[in-house]
Amino acid sequence: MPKSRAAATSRGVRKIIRRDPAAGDRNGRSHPVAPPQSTSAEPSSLATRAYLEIRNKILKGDLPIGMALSRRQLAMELSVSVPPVTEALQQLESEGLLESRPRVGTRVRVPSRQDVEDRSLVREALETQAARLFAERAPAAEKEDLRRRGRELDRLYAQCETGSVDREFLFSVNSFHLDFHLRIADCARCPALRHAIEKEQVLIFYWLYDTAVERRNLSSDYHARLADALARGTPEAADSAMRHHIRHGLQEVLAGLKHLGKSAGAWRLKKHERTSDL
Amino acid sequence: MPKSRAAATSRGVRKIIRRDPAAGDRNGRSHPVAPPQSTSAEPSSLATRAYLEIRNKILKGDLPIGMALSRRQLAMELSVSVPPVTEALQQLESEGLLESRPRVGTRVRVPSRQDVEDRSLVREALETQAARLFAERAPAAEKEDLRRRGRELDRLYAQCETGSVDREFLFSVNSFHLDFHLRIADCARCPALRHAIEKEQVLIFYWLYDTAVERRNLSSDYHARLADALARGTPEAADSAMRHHIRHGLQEVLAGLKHLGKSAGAWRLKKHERTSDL
DNA sequence: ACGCGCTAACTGATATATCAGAGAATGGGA
DNA sequence: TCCCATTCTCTGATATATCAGTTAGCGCGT
Repeated sequence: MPKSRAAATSRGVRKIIRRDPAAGDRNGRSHPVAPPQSTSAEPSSLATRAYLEIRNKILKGDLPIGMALSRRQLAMELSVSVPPVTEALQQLESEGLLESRPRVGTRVRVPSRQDVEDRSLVREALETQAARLFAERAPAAEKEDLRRRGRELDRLYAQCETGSVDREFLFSVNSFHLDFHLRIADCARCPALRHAIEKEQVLIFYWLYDTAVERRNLSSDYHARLADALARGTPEAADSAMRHHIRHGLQEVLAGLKHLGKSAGAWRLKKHERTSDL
Repeated sequence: MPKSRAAATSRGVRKIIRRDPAAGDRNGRSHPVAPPQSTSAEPSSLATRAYLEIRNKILKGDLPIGMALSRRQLAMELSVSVPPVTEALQQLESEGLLESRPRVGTRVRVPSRQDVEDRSLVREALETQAARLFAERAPAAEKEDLRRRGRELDRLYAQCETGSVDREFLFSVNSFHLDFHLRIADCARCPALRHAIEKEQVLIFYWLYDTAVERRNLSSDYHARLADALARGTPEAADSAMRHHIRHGLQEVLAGLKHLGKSAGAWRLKKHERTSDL
């Protein structure tokens, strides 16, 4: 197992292990470093895997909002080395899920009110454009499909309010919600727009919905009406409907965010609360 | 010089050079790698410097459109090691200026017609939002300042058409153009939106303007009229004016892109490259 | 007792070394 | 002459080691 070496990160045993250059180095290959990797999914580099795993942990709430992260610790947990973790954290930071200070550390981003309002405006920009294109380009079948998804989504939210607050179920509803909005961008036939919506800013809102906003008082046809407007209206009408939808969502997030305490200090963890669970 | 080892990447001379740990290594410091660096700007890590330098090379046209890049070569030219260059290239790729394939290489992105259209739609989304916020939030003094900048910009473009096609001058005009648009986002008081406009997609257009579009047949008040609409109109009017402005710019870029020959092969020297249209 | 400065440990940042795959050049065979 | 396989050298990807800075913890002086 290659991990046996990586596990020995203790400082005292800094002995320099070097192969003798004159040893039986005929045609090299004395590094049995990474033979396993039977995942065999071709687009999954180690960095990509690390990125997805860490992102899921954040979205699921396993890593709470002010949580400090360590590249080395994450590398050990994910059974990879530091560089892939570094790349993953950089990407997550560029997406706004993490924040870091040069020589201090990296932690799950604690958003300020200004952050949330700004990002909502970016989301408004991107999703109103998607709404325009959807109204303009999507064929009738896809429009009808979106309306069906909207009704299904409202049904799921209503189910959430009846009391079954299962954590896993909430996560799945949230994923369905995210899919609903991404579906609009998909049908807009603009991959760059879809990518921007998924990656840059909007992800945070669905994360905040799940993390900060607890109760939702949505009308029973909240998303169905949006879908109707997108499916039947002009591009301008779709833009307007999406704009109102997002501004309403912003108010909800801001209201839920007030409850978030000021427990956001601590870039580095105290000596005792190390090796926390995750 | 530690670079002497990096230069000798030949396979036969795989001699392992190791410092003797017991040698006169009192208090270490045998790495005279990057001592100069008199820039002294504190937020400039090596990766950031590399990012800025490479980006400028691309924007200035020093690295033409299909140009293949090598991490090691860039590291040598910039007098840094490979990891900072890697980080810089990843960021530039995420911004769309570069493209890479897993084990083949990295090169300056050659945009397809579909790419350009998609990105223009993203740009439209972000900048129309900035226009709305500008009309809504910017104080009168800033609005007047923008109108002045618009007139100045038109003057510079007119000067470009008189024949003085100095490369450096074109670059400066382009920078002024970029500043003009970023100024709108600044006055919109939304840092996230400003950041998105600067980083994600829009940069490419100003790059294409300089690289692909040679002649500009702009009316003499092209940007002045845009500034007037933003300064005096309602948010909706500002949105509309910006939308038309950007769509016109897209047509220009597409027209200029047609002249770009199929000289965009060769990751290293390859033949099967799609670039089906444009 | 309280505040200030010192020490140690942990962090990210950077450098270096090694690995594995992809492509082009080249040489041999049909 | 042309095609195919071998080889060689390039690339990015990953791993490991070392550097430099920040901060928490703690002792000492006032």
